[in-house]
Amino acid sequence: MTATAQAEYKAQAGIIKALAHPTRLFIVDELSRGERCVCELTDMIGVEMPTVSRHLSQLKSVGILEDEKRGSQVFYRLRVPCVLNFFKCIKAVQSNGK
Amino acid sequence: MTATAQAEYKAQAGIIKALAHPTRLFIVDELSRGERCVCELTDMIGVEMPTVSRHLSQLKSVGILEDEKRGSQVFYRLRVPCVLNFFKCIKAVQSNGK
DNA sequence: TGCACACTTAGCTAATTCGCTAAGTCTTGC
DNA sequence: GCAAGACTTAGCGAATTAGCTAAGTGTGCA
Repeated sequence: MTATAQAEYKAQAGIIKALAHPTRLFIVDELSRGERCVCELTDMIGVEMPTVSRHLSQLKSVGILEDEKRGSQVFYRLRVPCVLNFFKCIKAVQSNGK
Repeated sequence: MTATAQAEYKAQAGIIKALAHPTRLFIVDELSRGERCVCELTDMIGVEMPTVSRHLSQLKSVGILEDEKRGSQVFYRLRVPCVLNFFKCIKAVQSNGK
């Protein structure tokens, strides 16, 4: 494996790592049904707002989400919907493979 | 989020987490071109065989890979090819989103 | 039988991650 | 302007992860 290939896999892994957490998967799933503000997501998930905010910023920093501030609230939405395809493949892994 | 939904997201995250590492992504990519034994993969990747073996067993334990012992060698192959679609979506995230 | 090879398991340390609380920024309404 | 609300940033301890080396298991060949 060359150094550049290594760097490429590392960048790709960074994006996947952003998805590799139950709360962040929930967020992506929920945002597939439309934008949500941080407070709405915080209500749905059982953790403190700072924790939710950091999960959101992780997903945003790799380019999966985008945010928009309106008034005192910040709304997040999916920037790259194809990540939703992951759920289908995960189901295939969980069943018998395909 | 209900307790069962939470458990479901956790199980899904476990599968994604197995992919969230540069070496394991390389392995999946390489196995898309056919089965390989542990020693072949070890030669390609720049780490010790025990480390490669553990990466492989992680991917196997979540159901992404399967292995077959032939003689003194162990060959691994992709059990769920749809994980290869992840690479396409990652590229979309890296470019401008889609 | 015994040795070499292919691989896995175990045990260790260093580094990363996740949750929390506390504190800071910014907007809105009084 | 000030207080309250929405959010982010920072700093902490607990838990997980990734690499290594050493040791264990199993196969094949002399």
